[in-house]
This record gives sequence, C-alpha cells and structure tokens, in this order.
Amino acid sequence: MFTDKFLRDRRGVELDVHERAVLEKAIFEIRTIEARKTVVQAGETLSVSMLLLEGFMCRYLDDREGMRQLVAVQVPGDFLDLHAYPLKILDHDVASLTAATIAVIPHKALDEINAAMPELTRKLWFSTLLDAAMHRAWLFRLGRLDAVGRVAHFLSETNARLVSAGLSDGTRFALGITQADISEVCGITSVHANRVLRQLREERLCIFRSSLVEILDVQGLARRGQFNPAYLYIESTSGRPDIERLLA
Amino acid sequence: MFTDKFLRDRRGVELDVHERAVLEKAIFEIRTIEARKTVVQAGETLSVSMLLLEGFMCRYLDDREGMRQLVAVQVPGDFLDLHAYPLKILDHDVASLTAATIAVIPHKALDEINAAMPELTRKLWFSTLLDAAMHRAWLFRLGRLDAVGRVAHFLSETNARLVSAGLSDGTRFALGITQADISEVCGITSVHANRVLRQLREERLCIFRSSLVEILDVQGLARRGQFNPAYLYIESTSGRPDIERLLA
DNA sequence: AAATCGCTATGATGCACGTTAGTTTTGCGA
DNA sequence: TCGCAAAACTAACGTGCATCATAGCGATTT
Repeated sequence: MFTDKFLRDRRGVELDVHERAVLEKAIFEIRTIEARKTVVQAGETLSVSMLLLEGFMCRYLDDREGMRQLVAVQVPGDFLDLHAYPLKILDHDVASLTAATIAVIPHKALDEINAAMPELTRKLWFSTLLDAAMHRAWLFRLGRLDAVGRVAHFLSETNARLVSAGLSDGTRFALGITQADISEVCGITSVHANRVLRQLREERLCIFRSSLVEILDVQGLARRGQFNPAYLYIESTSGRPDIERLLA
Repeated sequence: MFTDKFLRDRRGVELDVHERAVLEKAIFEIRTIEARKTVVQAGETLSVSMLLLEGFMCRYLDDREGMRQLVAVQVPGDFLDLHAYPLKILDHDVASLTAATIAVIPHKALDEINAAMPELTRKLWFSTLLDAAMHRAWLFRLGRLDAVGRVAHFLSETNARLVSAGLSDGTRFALGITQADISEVCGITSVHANRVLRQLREERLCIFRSSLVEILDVQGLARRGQFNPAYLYIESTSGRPDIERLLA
C-alpha cells in the first residue's frame, strides 16, 4: 500500500479502509527522482500532485542572489504539493534532497473525491493545514531562536516526524542531507552550521553525520530548541510505544 | 454584505452571488473586540471560525520567556482561523492588534457547505492555503533578509493586501500598530525596529507613523525587501486600476 | 596513483543587531 | 488643560553570526 504512512497517527483524521482504497486508486503512476533535482518550479500550472513514498524532498524560495531558503522538508508519507490542487500554481519550487520515489495523483481524480467524499476531502484539507502549522513552527524557529536553538528545533522536529513514519527509533535515523541543507533550513551560513553541529556534539545533545543522526539526549535537545510537538498533531491511537515516548 | 472582501480579486476563486449568499447565511453573529485582546488560545477546542470585518488582528507563538513571534497579520476580509475547521485545535493564539469587528461562523454551517457545495469548499480550502503561502513568504523574510529588508518586505506586503481590500490607495494606509508589533513580525527588537524605520525614512522609501504608513517609493521599498506579490494570488479581474498598478 | 569533486572543518576579522538604560514625545482620559 | 501611561526615540557597549580564506578528507573517475 503506497498510502500507508499518509496521515498515520494524526489526531482524528486517519483514513479508513475505504478512503485509503480510493486514494490508492487515484494514483496514476509511480516515479523515481534522482537526488538534487527540481521537480516543480514556481509559476508552472500543475494538473497533478505528488505523494512522497521514499527519500527526502524539500520546498524552497530563493532570493535575488540565488540563495535558497527552505520552507519545508518532506518525509515519506507526506504530500509534496497537495496544495497545488486548489492553488494550481505554486509560489515556490519543489526539489529532491536525496534520491526519491513518488506517487503521482492527477487533479482530476481529486475532483472526483472532492465531489463525492466530503469527509475524505476534509482530511486532505487537514493535511495541507499540517504543512501550514509546520510553517508556523519554522517561523518561530527563525524569529525567536539562536543558531543552536534552530538546529536543535529542526532535528527534534525531524525525529518526531520520522518516528511517526516508522523511520526513526526515537533517537537514531538516517537523513541523507548535508550541513549546507541544514543551513538553508535554519537561515544561517554553512560555516556556522558546522560550528553549531560541533557544539551540539560537544554538549552531548546530538551527533549529526549526514548519513546518520544520533540524538544523545532527546529531552535536552528539545529543550534547547524549545520544541513542543503539539503542532504535529500526532497521537498514538494504535498504542505505539515509540510514539508514546515521543509525546511524554 | 459582510463577506464582500473575502477572496476578492483572488485568481480564479472569487465567490459567485450564490456562494456569497450561502456564506452570509452561515454567519451566526457579529462581535466587536477591544484592542489587544486574545480571542483564541492554543489548545482550546473550537466549534466556530471567525471572519475579520474591521480592524487588524494577528496570530502568534510565544517562547519560554513570553516573547511573541507573530506568524500572521490579518486584515479585513481575511478569515482569522478557518483552519480551525479541519484542525479543531490550534497550535497558536489569535489576538486583536486594534479594536476589531468579526463575523462568527459555526463549524456546523461549514459542515453543510462541505457536504453540499464542493466548489465553495475548494475555495475555502484555497483561502487557508493563501495563509500558508504568506507563511512561506514570511519564512523567506526571516531567513534571508536583513532587518531593513524584513520591514520593507512586511510593509510592501501589507500595502498590497490593503490595496486589494480597498484600504490603501497604493501608497498610504492606516495601520494602527506599534513599532513593537513590527519587531514581533520581523524577529528583531523594538529598539532595532526604531532604527530601521528611521533608515527607511532617511532613504525616502517609507514613513511609518503608527497611525499612518506612507510609502514614498513603492518600487524602491519592494526592491529593498525583495518583495514579489505573486504569492498573494491577486489578479485584477474587475479591472481596478489600483490593483493593475500594484502588479506592474 | 593521480586528479577531481563535494563535503567537512577551522581560524581571523568585522559588522549587524541585541542589550541596557535611559529621555522625549504623543495621545488620551479625567 | 492637566496628568499619566504608552509609545517613540537615542546612546553606549557587547556579541553572535557572516565573511573570507584555507585545508583536510573520502569517494569516484581515469
């Protein structure tokens, strides 16, 4: 099932069997994407949306000099651009960070869902609002935290999301991104990202090694980044102990 | 008509006469709010959403020490918390900046719209995605611009939105907020906000006087803040010259 | 084995912005 | 018209992060 991870363990909006089947049937094709490719550019008119199955992708805006500001990092189970369904044209680019696999869903299929299944429509809507809630947490990160706090917040968030996706055991996860990517998330230079990561290592909070992130002190890292997972709307309905631990 | 300004001049999603009437009928009551009151707190369960009719309001997150980071400023015609309809619980607070008037719409009424009017539902969805697009522009502002650029970007955005709402003539508008509010938008201290506003004044770009904002050089200010209004999805369908000028 | 490339690492220097501690101005209610 | 609080403004000083420059290191190519 390609849509297994979509909205899994999200408060009150998990898909039922029928809804999941409908969404599966809406998939038009599965595509693979190389690392570091732009798949959607700002301003194009879109007629499909994409669900991320494997790998990591991102969305970004760039400034006059071509410097990027990431506005979202997507993990497996996330829609990349469901917001393109109502918007049709995006204000930003979508690109892969690592090699990735995606499911392509035509807007025509979403029209049918929209017309016939108001409850599922509301859940799809919810999932785009989850993205907006993450945007707000990112605004807090950039507006109110220092560089160490920003990185700590980002790594705490990513850990929580990957636990929910079943891709982190709660302290360790693979995340094939570079220090430069982190700097584009956190609005700092890659030089400074390097110094911050060293500091997190020296304070025994977290070890970042590009291919592997190891959190030594989950609570300490969360405290340093003032991270509170409430905005992710994760809930342990299935009684998963890893999620219980996360929310404790 | 209370809903006059809602989605006015937004690309492809303006409400038709019937839709507007349905939305009007969904209004349960009109309320006034004093300046500087919190109307929704993070974590409450909500059963209504609110449309802003008059005045200015905002949404914010606060940090451990109680310092606020604004994540949105709402102007007349904006929903304050339509995202509470799918989400039910918000991750942030909603408060007034000035005295304000709002229309209250119960989620029950939105359920009926959701069930019976897929096209209107998609437009409501669109309006919440507009907020998300603004969040992304705000992320760019905080992540990639210096203090002067951030304030220039914010004032350019606000001008554009108020032109669309008919509350700015393109260069001058009333905005009853303080320098401290600006600092909470831009992630800087109020002391520095003051310095930045002086600089914008001295460079003959913009004069901010709390009760009145006067933009002396619209294009210069936009350039300084790398402001591009595309993310607001404004379009002049009605051939309004003020909007034409804005997008030129 | 040499060459190339992307990523990580680190030191020196400077500036934008924070912090602290005020003073002055504005506006509004009594 | 006074009185007072809130907002605007200013100055002195400290610091976190940017910038610039360079070097090491591992993987891939030839």
